[in-house]
Amino acid sequence: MAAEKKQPRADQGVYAISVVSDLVGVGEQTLRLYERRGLVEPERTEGGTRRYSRDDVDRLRRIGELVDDGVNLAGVGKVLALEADNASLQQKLKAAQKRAADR
DNA sequence: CTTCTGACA
DNA sequence: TGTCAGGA
Repeated sequence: MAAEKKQPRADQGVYAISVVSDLVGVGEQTLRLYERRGLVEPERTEGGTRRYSRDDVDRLRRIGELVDDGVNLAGVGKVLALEADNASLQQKLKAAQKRAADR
């Protein structure tokens, strides 16, 4: 019959920790450490299983790139914070540009 | 699958 | 410091 999936129900782009570990090529325990460090915040299902969304997986892959570049977890967390702040600034900038263009 | 502790590079 | 490993 159809391939039975893991704990995650029929949702869109939701992966179990084992799948994410294979995707990012890192141990499962490491992914849990990343979450503990605040690098990623996956959702939890009723059973307590981590539900990594596609966005989370993409973020983990980016973390792997930074680590590969020689950035430690502390640095990665800082980069993530900077990127979040940068996104906020870009949003404001876009709104300001649109306002100026409209005027 | 989850969390914890231990050990190694 | 970060990752892997085994046990509960």
